[in-house]
Amino acid sequence: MHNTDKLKQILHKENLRYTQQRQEVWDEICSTNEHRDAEDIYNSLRKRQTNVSRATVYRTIDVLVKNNLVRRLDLGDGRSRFENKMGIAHHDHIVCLDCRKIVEFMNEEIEEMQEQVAKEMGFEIVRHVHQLFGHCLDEKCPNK
Amino acid sequence: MHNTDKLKQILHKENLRYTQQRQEVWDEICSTNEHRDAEDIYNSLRKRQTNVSRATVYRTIDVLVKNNLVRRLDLGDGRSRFENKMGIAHHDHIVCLDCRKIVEFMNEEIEEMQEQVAKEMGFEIVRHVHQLFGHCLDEKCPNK
DNA sequence: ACTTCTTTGAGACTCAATCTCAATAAAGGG
DNA sequence: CCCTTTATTGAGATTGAGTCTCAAAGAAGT
Repeated sequence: MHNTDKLKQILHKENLRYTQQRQEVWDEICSTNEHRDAEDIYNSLRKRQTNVSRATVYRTIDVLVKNNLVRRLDLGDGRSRFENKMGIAHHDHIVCLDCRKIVEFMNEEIEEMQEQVAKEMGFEIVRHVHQLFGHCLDEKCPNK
Repeated sequence: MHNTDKLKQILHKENLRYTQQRQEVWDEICSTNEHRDAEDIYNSLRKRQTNVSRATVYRTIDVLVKNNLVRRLDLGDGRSRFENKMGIAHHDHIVCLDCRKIVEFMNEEIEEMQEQVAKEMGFEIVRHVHQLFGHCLDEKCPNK
């Protein structure tokens, strides 16, 4: 499904109106696979002469997150990062403490163990956060 | 090692002075195994006539966290929680989205898989965050 | 085109956490 | 014990991400 159609679909479902600003925010988020915060997205929009207010950027992201088009990432530094989630397989993240590089990983066994643990503890998991923080062994990374 | 001695030890190591306020904050954190935020700790101190300022509570917690006496927990709701870590084995957390109950878990296999994943991706892990969010099956919990 | 109801933008506001700086208190020496 | 040096404390100001307000603008149906 095309980006625009998907957006229209969820806005309709939520009884919200299709607007130019919402489309712009969604386009901007779809334009890369980086993990950007709201301010980054706001600035990228301004840079290409597309003036959408900060408030609208935040409000639109909330709708997109709620409807699973976008994933909110909390790396513990006080700002939420966002990534396009359309057609993207589930994954978790490893973050380099030196160069702030973010790498994605996915391990089926861990996912299963996790379910197993929850079951043992009497929980039904809705979502999880699994992040590894450390030092990457990349040559170009500082502290090498 | 007694709480007071341990505190004196790390303060000495960090070239910081041993003060009544720092002792009070550390005592307060040691007094329960709950997962409290800075404001809770501040209020508990006031309730027992121990006036330590908010700034000092935050500053002291930072020292304790840095020296592994206390663990900072970020559950994604904008406030850090803290738990006494002295002599406490490593564990991660499951949070009930209904009653906000926090339960601890530890699974050696997941810990190992995690290391394995990091190795494959070319990282040396320093720390990790692993949190499960869902619904507990407790009778007393709302939404049952 | 008209009406209704939602959305937008600018800036005020919130809230956890940090910073500022004058007053206070450790720690070590004499 | 007092003195000096240097760190710490507290009150309140500040920061910064995110949310809220409300008048003006815009979508969608008729």
